Amino acid sequence: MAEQFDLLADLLELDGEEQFRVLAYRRAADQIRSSAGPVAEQALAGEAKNLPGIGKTIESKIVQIVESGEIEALTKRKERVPAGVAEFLRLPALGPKTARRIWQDLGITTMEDLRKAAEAEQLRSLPGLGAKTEERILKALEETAKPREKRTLLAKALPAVQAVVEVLREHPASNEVSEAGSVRRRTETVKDLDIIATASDPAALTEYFTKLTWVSEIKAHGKTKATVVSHDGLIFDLRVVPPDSYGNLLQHFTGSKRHNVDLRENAVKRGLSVSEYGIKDVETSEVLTARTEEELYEQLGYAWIPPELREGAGELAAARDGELPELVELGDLRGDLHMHSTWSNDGKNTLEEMAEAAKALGYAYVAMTDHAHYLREGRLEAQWSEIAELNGRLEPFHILRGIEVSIRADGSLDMPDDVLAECDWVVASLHSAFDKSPTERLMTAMESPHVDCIGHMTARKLNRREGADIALEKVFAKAVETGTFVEINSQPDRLDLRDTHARAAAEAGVRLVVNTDSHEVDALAYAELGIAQARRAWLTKDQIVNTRTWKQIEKLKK
DNA sequence: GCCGTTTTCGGCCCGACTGTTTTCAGTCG
Repeated sequence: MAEQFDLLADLLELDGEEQFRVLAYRRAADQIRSSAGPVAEQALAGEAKNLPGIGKTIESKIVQIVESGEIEALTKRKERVPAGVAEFLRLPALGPKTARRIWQDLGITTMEDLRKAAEAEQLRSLPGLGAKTEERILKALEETAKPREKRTLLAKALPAVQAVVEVLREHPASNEVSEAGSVRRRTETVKDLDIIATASDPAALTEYFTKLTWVSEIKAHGKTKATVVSHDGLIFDLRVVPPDSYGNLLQHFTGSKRHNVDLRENAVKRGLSVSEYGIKDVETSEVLTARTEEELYEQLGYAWIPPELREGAGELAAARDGELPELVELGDLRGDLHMHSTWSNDGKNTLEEMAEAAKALGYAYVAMTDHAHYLREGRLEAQWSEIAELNGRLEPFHILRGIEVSIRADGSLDMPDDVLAECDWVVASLHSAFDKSPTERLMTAMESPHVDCIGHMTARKLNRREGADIALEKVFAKAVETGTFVEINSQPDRLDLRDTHARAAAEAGVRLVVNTDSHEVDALAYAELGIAQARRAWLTKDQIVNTRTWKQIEKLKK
């Protein structure tokens, strides 16, 4: 559905339609993409128009998709605008206005003809286009021919940014240095890595940044701004700013775009113009700057908003009304309820090593949840003896007798009930046949009195595979009905449930668990990512099960 | 096409950069 609305927006734009209609369709596409709810069903029930950015017209177009497969206006518009022209928009630096003229004035409708025209220097016959534009288009065509670059996982980006921030802080010319952008908002993947700073000598700091040993390419280098690429392909942006408006700039460069647009639209209604330099009173032209973000938000009548919430999903209204949630923090976790040891073939550290590491992190308990299929023929009992022995030694730290069972294609679990009944903690997960009625299988698993928690629900792998097609609202309702917990899996390429899904789960009344699913000691630190995901889902300490003592959890279990 | 602490009509974020324009449009973030 989102793709249809995006395509419709592209075609309308190329056809010269009014830009705000185009924008409205793009906004609807974003809304549909990030929605955790069954948008099609909501549209059929006349309820989709309650979603922000979706009104009567777009709702009826969603119904058209459900009933006939395609938006009628899209079918019609495709007859007017050649498909190839819409592809032009994917080329960087080639926007709708230029693409339209290339199509209408030169009759070019395919990428191949575009390349030929650029090579034959025909594009410069259009007013406003010159040699540089042709050159740029040829370069863009080459770039798009290459395989699509993948987005960088937060787990890779976050330590990289933090390391650079540290290095810049140590430079004598720098004052304040901060991560910004999507990394600061802790989005699951990022495109580039943003850093902002104040400095006594901006040019010196920028220069230093471009000369760091790991820099393999300098993409841009000015007095206050530079973009470099690291040896491992990460793109870093540094922006050096005056200290008086540090708060304005940090806020601006943290984004998200949606958050900033919403913030500024609301300000405009009150006669204020917000930019990265300050808040300008439109009538008096007075400019108010802010040294901190707290000041800035206060000047606009909001409580400070944690970066993880800045996605234009209701945070401004909540901040205005004093209703922001008190977000869960890493330090709130008392234990980790999903991890593996060498008892699983894919585990890299022994049970003892995992337990010691978790204890060193300050946890009071862990559930050792090795895969059921490695624990047959007496191996589970053998593991339990080892756990008992370790528990005697590590007291008061406690290792729980856990297990991770797979939900088979028929919904059954790969360990008999009488064994599961002996476990302290059972995680049930989809590991295969993701396209075989995943919704029903999850719901069947939840019906089991022994299943405490569903692991990595959609089984997605970032940059590798989409999650299973699951009717989340049904599964969440079943989780509430049966008292089954649902995991936020902290593995860098899982982060499953994702932010919007976790938020919907909590709103439905589901209790969530933040687990690492560690297969080695170092992976226990991924809890930071899971907590970030939980924060992006607006979750409080109370909504996360493993912020409690094990004794309290035992009372909460089904 | 959406939406409402001025509004059911008339607005819709803001600035930097680039190339081509002799004063600004297009694109991007």
